[in-house]
Amino acid sequence: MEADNPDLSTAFAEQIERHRFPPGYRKVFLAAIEAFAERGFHATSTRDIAARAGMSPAALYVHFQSKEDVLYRIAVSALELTRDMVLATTEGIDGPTGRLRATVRALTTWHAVHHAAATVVLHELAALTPDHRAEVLRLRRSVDRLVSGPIAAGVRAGEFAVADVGAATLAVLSLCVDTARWYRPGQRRSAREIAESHAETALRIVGAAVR
Amino acid sequence: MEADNPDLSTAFAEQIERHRFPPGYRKVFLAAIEAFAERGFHATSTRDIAARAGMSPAALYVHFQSKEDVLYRIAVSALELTRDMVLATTEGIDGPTGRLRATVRALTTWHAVHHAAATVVLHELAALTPDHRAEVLRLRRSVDRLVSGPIAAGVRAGEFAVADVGAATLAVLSLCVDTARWYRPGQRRSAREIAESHAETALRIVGAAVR
DNA sequence: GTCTATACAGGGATAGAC
DNA sequence: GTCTATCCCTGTATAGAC
Repeated sequence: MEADNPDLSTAFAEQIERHRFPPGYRKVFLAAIEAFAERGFHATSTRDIAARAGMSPAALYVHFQSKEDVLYRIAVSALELTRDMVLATTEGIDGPTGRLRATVRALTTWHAVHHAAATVVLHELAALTPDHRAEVLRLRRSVDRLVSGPIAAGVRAGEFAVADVGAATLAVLSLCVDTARWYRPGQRRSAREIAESHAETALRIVGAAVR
Repeated sequence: MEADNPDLSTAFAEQIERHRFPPGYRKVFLAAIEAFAERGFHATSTRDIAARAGMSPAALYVHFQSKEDVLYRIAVSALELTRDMVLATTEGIDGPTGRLRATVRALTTWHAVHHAAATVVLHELAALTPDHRAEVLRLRRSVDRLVSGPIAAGVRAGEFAVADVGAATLAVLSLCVDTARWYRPGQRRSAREIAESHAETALRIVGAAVR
């Protein structure tokens, strides 16, 4: 979870602290995120998670009901943090152009820095129980609305030239979330540079008048 | 694998026929793609694949060395078909704008119609042996070049306004491939409509002068 | 070339001591 | 609350008949 943006790279850990997880809990969380992202939920054994967290397999079951429960709690925490982080970052910014730019910047940075957690949220949810999956997908839609909101506002204000708000939202979201698929630390561009580039690209996608 | 574009929906099956796979082979292929995409490689058992293909688990091993071999051959076939399909579709089209439009249209349609196969190629490659993975990633880069080529040509010709060709390529590719994550048949827009929309969005991303 | 039956390994979850 | 030991199921792959 190391990264080139200290503020965001530590945010997930802070969120975990804030929820006052018991000792030993946090390292299980981080170990499982790494393992699920690298190898997938089903390829990851409870022994893998326990070993990475420096404990015995049985100790996991003191804090978690099952392996699925680990995935579920990771997904909920990650999405709640994503939502809260975007809300905090865009607070006080007026105007659709500024809000969209800030939102895309924040979402892209998050998906780069926390690409492991993002991969889990984007591609490992099939392993959840139906109830848990429905809840997590509701959370994911609340993140989607953070993008569709500014786009719709920009269309209403005449700042954006968009024929289909839903289509534009999906396009901008694809840009942000696919970052988690290809970004790795140490590549040509830093997470910050990519976020800046994505923000300008998003404004092109929505046909922003003012640049 | 049913879809709203008959030409592309049957293309993968035709490719398989063209390679003259033995009888029984093709249905294993299609069964495994569905299962890997729905549940992931590791969550899919050889019993699952065999059942979906209407045969015994042991019969799989007549045609495939291992479960990893099934994944490997699926990935190679799918990527070769993607590449050949784009090349065939854009053949004879002159000018970067027209070529990029046709390429994005073809790639988007493919990732919508064959979203199961695309998901496997995009997110299940970690289960491959290192040699197989390297070979498949080479194939994937050859598909990437089908996008970067027209963008670079458009910049040289003065048709596109792009500061960083690599960044623009990644953005356009994100648009195309992420379709496989969210598109499902029967949604509001057809694969054809999404492809058309993505083609125009791609031209916005590269700042195409002529529209 | 397909079947049934099975060898063998690995993993989820629990028991019970400390 | 953590450990070691273990139950028991599932899954890959193979053996051998037809």
